[in-house]
Amino acid sequence: MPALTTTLYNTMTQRLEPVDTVEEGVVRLYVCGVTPQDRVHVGHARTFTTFDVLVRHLRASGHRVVFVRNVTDVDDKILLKSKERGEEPLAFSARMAELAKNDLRSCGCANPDHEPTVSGHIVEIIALVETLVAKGFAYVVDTAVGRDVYYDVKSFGAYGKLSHRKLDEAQAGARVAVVEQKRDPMDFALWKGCGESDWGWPSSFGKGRPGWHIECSAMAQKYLGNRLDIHGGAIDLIFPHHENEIAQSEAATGEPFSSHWVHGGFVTADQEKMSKSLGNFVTVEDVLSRNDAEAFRLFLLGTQYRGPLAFDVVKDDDGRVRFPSIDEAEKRADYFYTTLDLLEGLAAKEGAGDLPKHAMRTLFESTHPKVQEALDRDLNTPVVLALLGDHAKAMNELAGWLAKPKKAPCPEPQLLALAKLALTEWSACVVHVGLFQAAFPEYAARTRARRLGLRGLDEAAIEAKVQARAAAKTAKDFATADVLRGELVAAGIELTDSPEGTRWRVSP
RNA sequence: GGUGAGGUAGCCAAGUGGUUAGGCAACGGUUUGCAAAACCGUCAUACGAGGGUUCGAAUCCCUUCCUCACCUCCA
Repeated sequence: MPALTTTLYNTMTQRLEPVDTVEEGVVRLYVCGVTPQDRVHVGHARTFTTFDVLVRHLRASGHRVVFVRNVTDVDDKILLKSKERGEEPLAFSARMAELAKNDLRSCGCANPDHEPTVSGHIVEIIALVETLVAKGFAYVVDTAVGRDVYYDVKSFGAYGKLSHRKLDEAQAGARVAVVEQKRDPMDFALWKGCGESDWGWPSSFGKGRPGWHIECSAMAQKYLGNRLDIHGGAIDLIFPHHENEIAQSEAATGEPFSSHWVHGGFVTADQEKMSKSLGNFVTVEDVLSRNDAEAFRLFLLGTQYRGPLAFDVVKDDDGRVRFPSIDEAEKRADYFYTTLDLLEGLAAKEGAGDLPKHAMRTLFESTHPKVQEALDRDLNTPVVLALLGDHAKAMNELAGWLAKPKKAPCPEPQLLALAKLALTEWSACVVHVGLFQAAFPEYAARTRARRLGLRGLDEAAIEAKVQARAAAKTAKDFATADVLRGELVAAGIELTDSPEGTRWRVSP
């Protein structure tokens, strides 16, 4: 088992700290997942992609990771929305959860090891609430419809340690819902009683539903034990959600809940946080209808996970929506894929020799350690992209040498050895970040189809025009060839002539 | 009011006190029938402002201006 060298910013201590594990050789990670009430948006995608990179990086570095990402399928908003649609709440949330899973998979995020739901863990939740009441950290309150259980924040001395706020200060400007029977305005519901005909589950407190927060404490404990190594989510969860989880879990077990707290920054649109409540969100479905998943991931990883990420939306004159920054990333994805395809084709040739002593070899050999180092330093993905860029640049130079061996600094067998090295090292790097999961032919086919569709172009018609231009070119009728090329370029088709013939692709 | 995160060249974005981050755009060059792609170069002695510490500060300290977020549901 290799040494764990990853450091991450810890919200609790407000410092960069090495990841440490309770049990040698296993990283236990819990990430707060979605409340399936609507489609997954770019903000969600960013957060879950961040943790997907963390998991992939740890695993690629030789560590075992147990990754839990929950689904909060019991929630007041779900009840409300399902009512509007005349659907059973759990049927509605199950349907939305399935869409969310698919959206995240489409973003290249690997499935977690466990994806527990609230509805599947009511028993554990009730038991935890009962423990908290028994230990004196929670109290029961009678209401008009049933019995609520509240967490008594004053009973937990460390309350506020994650968000670094003191109870009295937080209260000063707080806009918390006033419930008469609460002992403290900051007390929060563990269990919310409901009427017999309402959506809920029986418990020793009567029929009701779990409050927000308690489900994560219960499910984390069930799948990962009392002590987690890393708990993650976006920064808006620091307070109250994660603060409350700590209060519940630590009060119940008497053990520290999680060693590391990792929080991702927001995606903003027009300088504002993208969120459901503001209604300024763009769904993953929207993004992937316009751009490729690889481009989207490249865009997301272009900024370190803790900083804000601006998401631009532009409306063309014809009313078509575009995402300029993702279009830019898609051009970059094209570059990487084209480079890889080119070198793979050239490297397939037999006759590789020994590796030469050349600066390019040093570069190819240094990329992977540097990628490892960059990710170890708080998941510095922008640096990883820069490293991949340097690697790709060298691959292109090498491809040039293979195409014209006379201009190369070393003989062909050595060039072939370099090419194989470059490709092996590349593969070793990209598994850390989950980029370029699709093979080139798949990427090329799906981006071509999508771009043709978006531009309203017909593939056969373009192919015919490309052939017509090639024929004119062969006949040295460059005037005709250039007119045809002009028309194609105007339509968004890029042509690449080579000794092997002409290739074309649609611009992103 | 309390608590955080930021302000880096036209735009995006790294930066671990001390030799080039990187990308996009633009403009040159190599290459090409001409292009495109690719590669090389220029833009780039940039770090919100003002002080201070230091041989040396984007980085550490102080003051100040601006932006965003959390303190209500949020990834």
